Amino acid sequence: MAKIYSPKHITKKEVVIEKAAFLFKTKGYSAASMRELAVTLGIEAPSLYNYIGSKSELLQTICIKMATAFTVNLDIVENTSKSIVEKIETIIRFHIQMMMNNFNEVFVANHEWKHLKEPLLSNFLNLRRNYEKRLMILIEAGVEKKELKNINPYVTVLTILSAVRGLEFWHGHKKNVTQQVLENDMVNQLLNGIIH
Amino acid sequence: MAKIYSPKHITKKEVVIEKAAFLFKTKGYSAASMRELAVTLGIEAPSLYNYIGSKSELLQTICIKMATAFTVNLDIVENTSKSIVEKIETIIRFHIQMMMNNFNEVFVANHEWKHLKEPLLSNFLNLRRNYEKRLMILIEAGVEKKELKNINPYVTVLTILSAVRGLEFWHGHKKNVTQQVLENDMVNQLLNGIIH
DNA sequence: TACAAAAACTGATAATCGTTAGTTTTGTAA
DNA sequence: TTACAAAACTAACGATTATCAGTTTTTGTA
Repeated sequence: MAKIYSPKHITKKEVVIEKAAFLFKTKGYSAASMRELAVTLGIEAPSLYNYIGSKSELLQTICIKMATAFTVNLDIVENTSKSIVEKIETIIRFHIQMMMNNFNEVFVANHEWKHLKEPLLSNFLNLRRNYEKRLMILIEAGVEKKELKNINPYVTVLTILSAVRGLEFWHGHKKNVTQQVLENDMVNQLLNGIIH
Repeated sequence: MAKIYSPKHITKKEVVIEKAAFLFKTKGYSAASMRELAVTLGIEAPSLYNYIGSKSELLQTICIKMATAFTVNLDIVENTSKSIVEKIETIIRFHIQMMMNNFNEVFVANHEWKHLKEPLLSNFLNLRRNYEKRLMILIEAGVEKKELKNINPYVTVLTILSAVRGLEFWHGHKKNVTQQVLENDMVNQLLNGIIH
């Protein structure tokens, strides 16, 4: 009879979620079994249900948590008095840091959201769509203020988000480049291409 | 008792693979069932095994086919007398076109390869690693010939591949931009950032 | 028209899955 | 020490899965 190890300031439920994020990332949501998750926690599968409601609840928690984190950050950035370019830089850096510090959960939200059940699936997709739309509005404002070249907002947002998401691959090759170098290089490359 | 519809010049096995690629893309490999695949073909699940060996064989076929396609293209491009920049442009355009014309299979190879079984998993990952390495060598040659800025080959390859992969998202938003515009914009943005 | 091969079927099996129910153990506070 | 709640356990259920074995139907050709 093992017991879940948990630092004092972290709920045991949060420990379960963290381990679940790692497992979902590694094997994919569908291929990850509750029995396997239990093993990583040193308990039996049914014991999990002392902490959580269901497997799909785990996925929901992870996806909504990540979507909310990005949205909240955007709320904050929008309400600062920075220039458009500075705002975009801040957002890009936030994405990169989330990718570094919450890799498993970001990965799961990016790849496994399709296994969400309604109505949470629609909920999640709405959050994403709104987020992208607000980024596009930001780009458009930058173009109007002549801070940015006359670029297509949609393609620009697509490129930025794709490039940042590409850091997934970097995660396995940390040897080649340091995090700081990569972060600065990427910010520069993405911004220099669009600044007026 | 339905029968699989198949144009004359296409093997029925190929029809099965195409439908499987769509299903694997839509639901993910693990969540996609052979019974569901059979339904899209209008037959019963066990009848599938008249054409294929196993579910995992389907995934193997798709992944190796895509990896081979990209490798073969690189073989050809490397043996032309084009400039480095032209070679890179050709490769980028090939990626974009594959993304457009073989979306389901490219998507599956990009997202579901982790469900490959050994030794095919190692096989596939080796193909990918070698491909990326050869791209990096191309970039390095471009830097040496002063065709390209003094850029980090690893970061550059990462950015290019990530940006192209981002076309996944575009697939759902075709209305906003035409394919030609997107292809040209993306090629320009990716190349202008690195050309000397 | 007869026959062989191709392609479908029905039925079944063993494995695995998420989850429930009920029970026992552990930890804590009085 | 006692009592209660939290947290673990065992056993099992119903559903689903990939796939096999054996049979029937369809198809193409001689």
